[in-house]
Amino acid sequence: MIWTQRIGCRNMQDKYNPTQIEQAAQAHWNKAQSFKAERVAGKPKYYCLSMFPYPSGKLHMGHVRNYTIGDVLTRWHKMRGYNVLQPMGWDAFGLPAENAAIKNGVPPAKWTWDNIAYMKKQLQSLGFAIDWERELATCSPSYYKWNQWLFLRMLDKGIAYKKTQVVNWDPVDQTVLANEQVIDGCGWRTGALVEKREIPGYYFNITGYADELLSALDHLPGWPERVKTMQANWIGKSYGVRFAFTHDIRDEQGTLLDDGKLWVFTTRADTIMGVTFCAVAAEHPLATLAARNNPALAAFIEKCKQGSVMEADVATMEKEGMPTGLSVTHPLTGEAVPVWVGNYVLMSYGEGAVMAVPAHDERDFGFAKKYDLPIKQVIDAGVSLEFSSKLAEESRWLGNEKGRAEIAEAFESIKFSAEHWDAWYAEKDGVCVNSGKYDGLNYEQAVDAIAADLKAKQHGDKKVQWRLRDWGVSRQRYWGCPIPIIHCEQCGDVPVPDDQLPVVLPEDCVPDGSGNPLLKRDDFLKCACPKCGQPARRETDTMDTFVDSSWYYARYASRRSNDAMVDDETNYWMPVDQYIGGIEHAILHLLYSRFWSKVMRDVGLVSYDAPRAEPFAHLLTQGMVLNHIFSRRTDKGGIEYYAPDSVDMQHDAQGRISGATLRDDGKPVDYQGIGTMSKSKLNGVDPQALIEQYGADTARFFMMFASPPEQTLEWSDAGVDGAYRFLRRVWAFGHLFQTELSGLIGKAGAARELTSAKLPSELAGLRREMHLLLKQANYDLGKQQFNTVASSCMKMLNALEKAPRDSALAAEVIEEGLSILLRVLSPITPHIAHALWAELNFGEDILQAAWPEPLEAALVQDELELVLQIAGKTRGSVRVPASADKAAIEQLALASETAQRYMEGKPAKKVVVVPGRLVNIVV
RNA sequence: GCCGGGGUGGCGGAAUCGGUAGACGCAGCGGAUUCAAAAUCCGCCGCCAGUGAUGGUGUGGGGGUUCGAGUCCCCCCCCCGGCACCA
Repeated sequence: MIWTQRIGCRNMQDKYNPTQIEQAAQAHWNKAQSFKAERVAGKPKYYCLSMFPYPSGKLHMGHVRNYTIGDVLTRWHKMRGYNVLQPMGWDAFGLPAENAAIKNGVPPAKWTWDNIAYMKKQLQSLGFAIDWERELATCSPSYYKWNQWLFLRMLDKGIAYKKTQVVNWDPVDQTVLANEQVIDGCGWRTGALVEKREIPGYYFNITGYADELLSALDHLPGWPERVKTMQANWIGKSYGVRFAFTHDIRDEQGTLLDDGKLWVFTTRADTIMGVTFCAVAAEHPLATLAARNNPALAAFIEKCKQGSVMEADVATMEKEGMPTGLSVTHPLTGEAVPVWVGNYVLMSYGEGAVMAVPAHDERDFGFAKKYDLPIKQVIDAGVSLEFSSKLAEESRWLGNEKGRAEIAEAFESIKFSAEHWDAWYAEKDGVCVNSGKYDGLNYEQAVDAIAADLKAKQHGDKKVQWRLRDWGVSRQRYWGCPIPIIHCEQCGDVPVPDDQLPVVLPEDCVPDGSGNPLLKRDDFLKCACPKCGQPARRETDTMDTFVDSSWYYARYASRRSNDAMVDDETNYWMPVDQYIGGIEHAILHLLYSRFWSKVMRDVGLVSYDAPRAEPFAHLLTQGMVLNHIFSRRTDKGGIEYYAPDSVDMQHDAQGRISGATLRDDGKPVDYQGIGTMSKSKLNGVDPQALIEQYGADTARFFMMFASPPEQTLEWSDAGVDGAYRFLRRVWAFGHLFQTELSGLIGKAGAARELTSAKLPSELAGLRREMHLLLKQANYDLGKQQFNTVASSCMKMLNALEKAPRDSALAAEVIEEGLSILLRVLSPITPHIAHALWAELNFGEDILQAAWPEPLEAALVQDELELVLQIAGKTRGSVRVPASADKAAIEQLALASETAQRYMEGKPAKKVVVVPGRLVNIVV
């Protein structure tokens, strides 16, 4: 029996008072330890994780949305019998704390801990079903100790290593950036132009895991396709051949450059016989050499280096180049091949040089046309896919002259031409021509043969090329996890022994913007070498904060492990069943976490999801929260923004926004449309004000109702009012039920069983509607489409409010319906559901109630209403007995008044009957 | 340029297998209640024509498949997100 019976009734307030009921519900959950997660046998586990926040000061709407989604899933699973874990913590290291310190003179530690305390209160006031006993902050030594510990294991295994490399230096933040932190040549955080610097630092060999990180994507059906695509593109695996053109190019001292080899990488080795020139990047040594005595070339190279790196520009950029005057020797033909500098060749990918085959590469083609270089066709894709499809398209014209002419024309249009470029020239399904001994070979055969020949001459071989680079983790910052290394003049770089971990970061430093304050802290800096005992110096670089967030999910899962990074409980909870966060982490954080999880596996720490050790089974990327943007041009030509609640909007007759004025001065402001809530545009809405005015349930309901989780969400004050209005009506209906209806129901505690058979049709209809809505809500929950779950709840209330209230039977049907509504509502608005469930005596705690499932008996009906279409147009409906078969339905439909009217005496050509749906009479 | 995701009323958004397009909400309009207002309740609400019954039309545009298309196929336009000039 899933239908909870009420036992008696208490007196309840007639007004919805969110503050009061929310505090009471939260107090109840605290006292009952409702969300404490323990290992439980015999129940499936459900680990629901939302990306932890950076403690920036206060919660923003994006957090509220993110955590409400997670909470709905958590509570829904809990009520369905899962053993759930929903933890929360703080991504607490990072630059904003240092910036705040520079500004206010407060130590980053104090600033961070104060923010955590405040934001924790905010989170608690939203009523999330979080197991707070598992809370962690990445800036606490008990957490980052294990960053250091695993770093040392990685050092042991060669996964972490030190090297000096040209790095991306952010001149504003005074720190090194990873390749992926450089966006369009600028720092991802500061937007400052990134410089190149040579600095020693520690790297993680993520490229050693590239293959696994790529192939395991195929085993993540619970991830959005686009995130997997983004990761695959980022890893960027390509198969090809790396080979060298030989040369005898020497510098002024007569030294042979690069051992006389110009290396290139190509995925189209089958076109090697079509090479008519080589192109090198502006930064390539050959280019540098050639430019020494060639001012024009030097100028061109300089121009290339400064050229735009914006993708949009780059993709449409004119291919430009300049000859170096140098030439190299083709390894197979022995021909001299001129070397050009090309602005479309990137030093950072492959060898920084390419073989150019203008006939079969669009960029090379454009380049060759522009500079009048030879174009040599070496692939014949004559009967290609392109051709077959054109032939198929045109084949119906075969047999007449026009048709033949069209086919001839089609054929002509796909013939290789040195005059214009066609995309299919680059197809791989042709065969080699004009290629000597390789003539007639297809792509694979040609690549194999050519690679073998190059290998025999020791001029090259097949190679897999990756775009992914190793992960540089050293940061010249204070507020981060210290890298556990000691520099000794005698012994070099010595790892800190395990028993001296953690290397604790002093918490009383106040950065002043002049570099890392640790450099001035002798108590931190000075130490004894663990090997020889002589005075030594501690490493002052700290780790990239992406390290902190790469394994917090595993730490939550092993709450009690003080003497290990994680314990066996991690294998119970992991992998995370549902991970929820912003799309902005699609590449970096998620890739690093996947890498880290595999490293933890290889160190023997974890064994979940063997053999792949993927940390996140399902991923939901929630959309951003948007709001209107208003601005004015200032006298100086800048832009000043105004908060949406400080302007009045005007609407035209159609209801569209036609203008807006600032309330302060009544003068117009520019409406900039809708965009992400941001501090700079002043269009953020403070969750705190919202909670104080309407309560957490209203905030949560609006967030869920306004749009599906993956889509953007447009803020709407009126929408919030609507959510509040709905909850007031829910409360009012609960009150009405208690005062007017509960008394009608038979004596307290008596077992009541509703069967559709004995219900009058109106009540049977209501009951059926409630169960149908429940069925819909359950289906939508499964799709994680919470906006329609919320509307189902609204429809349920609408139905209940319209129901007759004049009999014990009616009261019982309403009672059942209300019990369904409260339970479906409870994951979204847990406080009001909790309060009404207890007030109306459905039970002590709605969290303990079983999730409702629709009853088949309530869904059956005697008569169905089918849509009636005549000649494909909907003309009305026809009522038929539920038991009627197709033939009977057809008879009833044809005999119906509507059909008679619209058929106008014409005979039915055909009758389509879709049982349970419609009848279409074709005339 | 390439790869994703989209385009449905005044707005946010529904429509599960191809089966009554516009659920639910917001805004708007009309009414009830009220001394009045707020709150609440009732009704209307895609567009065009019509007093109305009703008819026509309608899911970015154009074709197609089908008894029937927002949904499937082809072509085109526009918007959003991502990116790799990746050899």
